[in-house]
Amino acid sequence: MQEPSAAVIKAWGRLIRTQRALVGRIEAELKSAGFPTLHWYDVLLELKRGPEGRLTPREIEEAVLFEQYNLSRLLDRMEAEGLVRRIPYPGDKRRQLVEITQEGRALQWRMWGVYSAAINRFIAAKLTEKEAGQLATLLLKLMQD
Amino acid sequence: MQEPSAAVIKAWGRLIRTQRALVGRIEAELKSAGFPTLHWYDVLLELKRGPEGRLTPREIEEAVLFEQYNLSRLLDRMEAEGLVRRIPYPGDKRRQLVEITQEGRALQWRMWGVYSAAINRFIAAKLTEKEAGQLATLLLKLMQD
DNA sequence: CTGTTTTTGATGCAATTGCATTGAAATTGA
DNA sequence: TCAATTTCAATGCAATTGCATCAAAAACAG
Repeated sequence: MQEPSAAVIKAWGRLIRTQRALVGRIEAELKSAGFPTLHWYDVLLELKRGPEGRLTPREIEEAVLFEQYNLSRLLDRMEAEGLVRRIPYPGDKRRQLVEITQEGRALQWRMWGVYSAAINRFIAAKLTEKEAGQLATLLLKLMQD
Repeated sequence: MQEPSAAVIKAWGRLIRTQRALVGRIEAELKSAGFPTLHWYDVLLELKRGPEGRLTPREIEEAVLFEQYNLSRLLDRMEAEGLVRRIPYPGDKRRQLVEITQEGRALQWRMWGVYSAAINRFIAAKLTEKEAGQLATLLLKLMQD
């Protein structure tokens, strides 16, 4: 079995470290503005994008790549805060639809104010448009399959 | 305040998702081989690279970007498993040196067998050498400051 | 059909992480 | 010098995550 090349190892190491550093910085901003974590934001955003603000837990899971049991409990907490609502899935009693509430939409919007500023500061300021495009392309290749 | 560009938002989203997907896949391999998580590996590797296999907790923290209190307890667990050993730091009683043991080195080595295969499969197979280099360069820019 | 398998979501319990704070030792600065 | 500040690591307690499993409903196979 062949060792991965130095270039690959370096890229992987940087991917891990960069993500940790950036998530740390961004979440610090959100937290100091009194907001919940990016996980909450991710769910709210996916729901907002979904048809009528609704998705099944499985769909959310696939979009945000959380574990099923973690999402289940995250939704419990979000529902308790009035950000989402679970409603029956027509024609399949196993499933459910999670629907974002007005409060949920409002929170997503307020968080975006802080989040987008952080993205500007920590990401946009470090890359040209072209570089951002290249980065997205390279990362897409890594995701494949 | 200006919204981040679509290219930047896309790159950031992919960075998060790609990292989650890859860490998930790689940790699944480690786990199914009976090994601990990448956090353990990261600490072992940093220590192994350090002078005489020793670093202070602060140095580890800076290298791997863990929270101080998490590292403190991770070291507890690793010490309990005989993978590292805490020894006094000469000339400063606040600090300590964490030293990797033979067992720790052996575990790092065995994990590398599985880890490197996973890196090959999930990363090296998806990028050319040139692309890996580009990715590393772009990520470095994001880390700056 | 009807028994088996798969899919979906929840949950008990253990392990880990996050938050806030502490205590001890070193460093700083008047 | 010595009081105030900073650095370093640990820890009590709450929140979250991971693991294993479950129950219910749907899909499948003979």
